[in-house]
Order: sequence, then C-alpha cells, then structure tokens
Amino acid sequence: MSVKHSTQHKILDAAQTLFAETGFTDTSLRQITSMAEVNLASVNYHFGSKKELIQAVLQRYLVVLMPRLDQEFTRLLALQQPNSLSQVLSVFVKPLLELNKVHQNGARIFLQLLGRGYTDVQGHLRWFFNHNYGRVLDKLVLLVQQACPDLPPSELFWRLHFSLGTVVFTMASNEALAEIAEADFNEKVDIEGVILRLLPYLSAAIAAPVTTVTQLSHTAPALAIKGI
Amino acid sequence: MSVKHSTQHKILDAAQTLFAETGFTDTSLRQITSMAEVNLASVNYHFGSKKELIQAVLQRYLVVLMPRLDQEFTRLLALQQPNSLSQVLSVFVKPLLELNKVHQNGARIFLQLLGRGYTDVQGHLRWFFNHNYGRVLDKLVLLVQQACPDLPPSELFWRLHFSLGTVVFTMASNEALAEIAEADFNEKVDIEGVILRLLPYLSAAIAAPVTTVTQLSHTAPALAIKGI
DNA sequence: TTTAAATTCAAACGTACATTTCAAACATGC
DNA sequence: GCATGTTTGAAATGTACGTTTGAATTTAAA
Repeated sequence: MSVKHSTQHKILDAAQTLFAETGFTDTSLRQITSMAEVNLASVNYHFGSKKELIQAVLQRYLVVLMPRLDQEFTRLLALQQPNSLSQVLSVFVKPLLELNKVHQNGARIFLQLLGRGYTDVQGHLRWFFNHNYGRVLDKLVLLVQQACPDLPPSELFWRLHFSLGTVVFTMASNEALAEIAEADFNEKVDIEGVILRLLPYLSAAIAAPVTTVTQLSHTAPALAIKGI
Repeated sequence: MSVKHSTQHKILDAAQTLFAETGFTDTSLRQITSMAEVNLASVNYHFGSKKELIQAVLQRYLVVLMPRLDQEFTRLLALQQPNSLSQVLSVFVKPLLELNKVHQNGARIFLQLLGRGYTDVQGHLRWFFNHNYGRVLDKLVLLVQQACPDLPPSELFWRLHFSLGTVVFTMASNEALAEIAEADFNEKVDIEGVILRLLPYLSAAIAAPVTTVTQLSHTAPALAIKGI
C-alpha cells in the first residue's frame, strides 16, 4: 500500500501530525519517533534539533505556498486598476488548496501549524517567518490598501491581524469545530468548506465602515463610564 | 508602597502575568514562585496542582465577568424586540473593562489568558469553561440569532467561532501587535482601543451576506479545479 | 503562656525531556 | 570485496519539571 519512505520523510510526516494536534511544546521527540517508527536519535541526526525540525516541517509547505502567493499578488498588482477585496482574498484559495498535493490534508495541516506557530512559540518562528517571507506579505498589504482606499493604514494593520487571528484560531481548533458542526448541524465540513465560509466573513470584516468613538457611544453607552 | 499580599494572592498575580505572556505549558511553577517570591511548595499547598492553579487564575475573572454578561444578556432578551448586532456585541465592552477593577490591566490579562486557554491546553480548560458557563453563552447565541434572522444556524455557529478566534488571537499576541502599532503608526493602543476597533469589524463580519459557492466561483475560479 | 493548627521552607523524589555517544549496520564507489 | 562514508540502534547524560516530604516556623485560639 504505502511506498517506502525515507527516515526524514517519516519523521516529517509524524511530526506535522502531532505538532498540528498538540502543539510544538506539548509534542515530544519520543512521540514523533515512536509514531514514525524510527530511532529517537535520528531526529537530531537529520535535523539537528527540535527547533530545526519544526522549521523543516513548516518549510515543506512554505516553499510551495509562498512563491505561488507571491506570483498571484504580483499578477494582481500588475493589473494597475484596483481589485476588489474579495478578489484579493480569493487568490489565497487555490494556492492553499494546492498544498493538498504536498501531503494529504496538507492545507488543513499547514494552517493548523501556522496557528500553532503564532501562539505556541514566542520568538524563533515569528522571526523565521518574517525574515523569509515578509516581502510577500507586504504585497498583500498593498493590494488590500488599494481595494479599501478609505481605510486608514493603522486601521488596516489591525484588521489584517484580526483576520489572521480568525484564520489561525479557526484552524488551530479546526478538529473540535468540525466535530461539533457535524454533530449539531449534520453537515460535514472539510478545509475547503471552512475557507469558503471564511471569505465572505473576512471580506465584510476588513471592509467594515470605520466607526469613530463618538458614533459608537450611541449604541454603546458603556463607553461613557469613567474611571475603569 | 505596595500592600501586604497573601501568598495565594502573590502566586495568582505572578501566575497570571507569566501565563498570559508565555502560555500555560511554557510557564513553570519555579518561574511563578520565584517571581512571586514564595516557596515552590506553596503552589501545591494552596492550590493542589498546576492545573488547579490555572483554573483559579481564570476563575478570579470569570466569577466577575460571567454574571455581569449574563445579566446584560438577560436584559437584552427581555426587550422582546430584536436588538441590532452591534448593540448585542457592545454589551461586552463594559463588563470586560470592569475587569480592570479586579486587577490592573485585568481586561487585557483575562483576554490573553482566554486565548491561551483555547490554544494551549487541549482538554480540561475547555471542559471547565463550558461546564461552568455554557448557559450564559447560549443566551448570546440567541441574541445574535435574533439580530441576524437571515443567517442559517450553522453559518452563525461558524461565524461566532471565527469571531472568538479574532478576539482570542488578537489578545494572545496583543503585546507584539501593540508594539508594532506604536512603532509604525505612532499610536498608543490600550485594551479599550483594541476592543473598540474590534466592534465594527466583528459586526460587519458576523452580519456579512451569505455567499453561495456558485456566486463565489465567479470571483474565485480557483474552486473549479478538481482533484485537489 | 501553652498548645494545636496553619503555613513556610529546603531538600529530595520520580519522571520526562532533548540531546549526545559510540558501536553496529548499511550503502556505495573503487 | 574491500574500504569509506552514511545512517541507524540502544543506552546514557544532564537538565527541568511537577509534586511530595517532614521538619521548622509562624499564627491564633485557649
């Protein structure tokens, strides 16, 4: 049935599954090597350290995804005339789903790992990510800015991070959510289904009218209270 | 300057800070007791275990917040006529900010802890939370349902979880975000500022028009591809 | 002041972890 | 087929963790 895999490959496969399920810190090398049916020492032999294994697991997807995204962003930027927000966000879909070619359920696993990466570890992953792929995401910011010219840059900054949170958290708790959805609403939701539900949600959110505090305090008199 | 605090109090204060910063698993009891300047054994003496300490840290805020939320939800539900979505979401603001009375920066710390709770630990916190406060949140679902009568229940389920992700992730990485915002846009953003920015974002997101797959595939031809 | 309970303390316990070691097994080019 | 470099294996190392222990100390009631 299954082809013969190298030790590295077996380690990466087991590691990504356990990392996505339990997080980086809560997954031990012993769990990984035991699931991969390889020797404990082989992780350090092939990857150097646990830290480098984590990065290798992510790299397998990033080296596929990021050039694809970069290409899409560049294409949209070249169109000169501004794209709609939903057009911009839609370019994520295909590259993300193509991660399923890298590995079965690759898209889901990658997004889960991304979520873990942003909440689990404090330093090295964020650095690793920004250092290697920061420029690609700058293009995304530019595209969204063109799509929402009325949005102040600082507001856009916050809303893009809100959106990152939406995606990342949803994927981190994806398993639990999908189970509840299936039990409560009898609907099976795969990663594509979740992404499709995210698009209109995020489009509306990012493009939401900017509400000033004065406007808000009409519907939210709570803000008038002092001293807290 | 500072009043004399009991050992329990000192442990809770140190624990909440470290938990919020580093997460539950990545914070050791030795770090906590060393910051609190108490003996290592006192955690187990006063709280029983690390698990129970985590719950105690959260309880300090939950026992204040949840009855307040419950009261607000009940009040809105009693109005009979449906409330607008932004009215519903606005009731979170005051109770959340009142957590600053529980402890300095209590609102921020609590939301950060909530974020950690949803991503760090797998089992016991989610159970603890749903078991104790599930009924309060059922009222919220009802209110949102009334505010958005056109939203199918399953869509509402997903969007509320998307929104939870937005809040929870934003708070978990709040420190980093606030730093960047201050450096890039020269604007100091406190927890109240973040909450105020979240409200219009979430209102628009939850109430976004429901897009069907057919509609979407016009702007996102990516979905037409097969085999992935 | 006496006494009993509550609290603190230093030390140790057992466990799990990432990493290292080094000999054995394996593969590969000559 | 031998020698060389690569990979695996079982075992050990050292560290950090949560928790337990039992004696010392403080607290507070009698």
